[in-house]
Amino acid sequence: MVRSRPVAKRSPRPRAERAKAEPRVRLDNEERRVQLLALGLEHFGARAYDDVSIDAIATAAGISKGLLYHYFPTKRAYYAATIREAAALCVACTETDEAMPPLLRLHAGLDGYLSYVRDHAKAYATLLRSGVGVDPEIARIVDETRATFIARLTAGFEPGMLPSSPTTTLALRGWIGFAEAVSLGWTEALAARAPAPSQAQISTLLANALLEILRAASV
Amino acid sequence: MVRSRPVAKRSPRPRAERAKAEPRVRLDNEERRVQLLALGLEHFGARAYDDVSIDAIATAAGISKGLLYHYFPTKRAYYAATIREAAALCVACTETDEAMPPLLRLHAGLDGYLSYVRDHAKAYATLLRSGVGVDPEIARIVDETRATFIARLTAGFEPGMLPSSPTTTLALRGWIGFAEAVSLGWTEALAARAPAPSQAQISTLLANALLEILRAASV
DNA sequence: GGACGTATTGAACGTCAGTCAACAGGGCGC
DNA sequence: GCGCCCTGTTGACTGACGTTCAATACGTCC
Repeated sequence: MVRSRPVAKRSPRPRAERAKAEPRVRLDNEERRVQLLALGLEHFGARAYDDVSIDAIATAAGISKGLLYHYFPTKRAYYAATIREAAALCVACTETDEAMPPLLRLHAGLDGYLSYVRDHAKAYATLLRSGVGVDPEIARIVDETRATFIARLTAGFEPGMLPSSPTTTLALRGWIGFAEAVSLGWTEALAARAPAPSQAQISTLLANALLEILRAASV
Repeated sequence: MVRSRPVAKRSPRPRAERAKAEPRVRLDNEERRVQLLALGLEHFGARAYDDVSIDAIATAAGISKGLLYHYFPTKRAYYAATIREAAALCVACTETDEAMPPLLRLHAGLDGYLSYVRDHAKAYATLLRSGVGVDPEIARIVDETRATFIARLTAGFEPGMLPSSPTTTLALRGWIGFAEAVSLGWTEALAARAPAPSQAQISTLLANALLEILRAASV
């Protein structure tokens, strides 16, 4: 949202005395950015968007509010950047060798995915649950991430093996939703120390479901 | 978020002249509530949560901001109420006769669901995309709605037919995600006038996928 | 060691969610 | 018809928060 655009002219004013101030820490541009993104993931994962104040982030980072705005133009952009970070890591974790045979590649990708989900459960939940709805930009990031996965899936199949009908497209999209819901439920079960299937079982379930869903979509 | 709790003591001040004011419209409590919920669904569906101001809602409703706070304690509660409204309608649309045989009942429920999705595409998208993450309360509403659907599904099966293992639980949850993703994609395709399967095709796809997924989860 | 570039600051500002005491219309008793 | 109460309704006020920008200080190169 474009909120205010105050054009007030401020007259220069004398600096306040920097009495018992802590030494100003000067970080490299990239270091600071990485620090802020990590902090963002932590905070936005724990609380809702509105409950995270820029002041809180700045205080946690040991910097002033103004500096945060030097790195990110708005709070939303900052939020979007943290989500983009989590999504990029997720995509990177599931990268597989293009030369592998399709089915092996699928299993390898799923294993990478589940490992990411297991090791970054908080970030994953944030990515899926806390993002969308705050901003169309966020929805776009999530959608693009899903599209990346779909593109990888379809790339693995030979032309002709996978009829590209509207139903198949929807079925693929649905399977992404299936995988996300299962993964989210899995991490929740793990976190709650409830009885949960092993990673290999989940991986098999997802792979089998994909094949069955595509078969169901073809008839 | 509990924000401010100002306890400022205000001295009574004279009322401003009510000059060219429009006649004050006095509505019944329930009427007003219904009006506000409908307005909320409309606004929150079109813009992000933060982009919808209480002032805008009040103006659209032709009332003062204060009155809105007479009906809903906070903006979030108001938002939650609109989401709850959409979810309740969705649950009601998919109600089926408990006496029907399971498979028929599944198809009837799916048809009701898809009809709801088709006729309330905007509200449905809002329910799924725009809600979660703003508040844990919202996430709870969505989760409870999903739990309701799962309970209905499992109620249809005879004991023994459906092994209640952790894997099966996850698979059911996954299928809900599958159905939501497919439905969302379907409405988007319809809205874009892109080639989209018929409602019957989607219904069949969802039903077949459920059976296959449960089979995949049992092995 | 001085000049310069850039990371950093903090006070001011506008907007908005939320509060509260006063107000008004209608129904009821008399 | 008159006053009284109940309840829907108002709008000015407040603190908090996102955002801006001129000023400032740290590090580095000559």
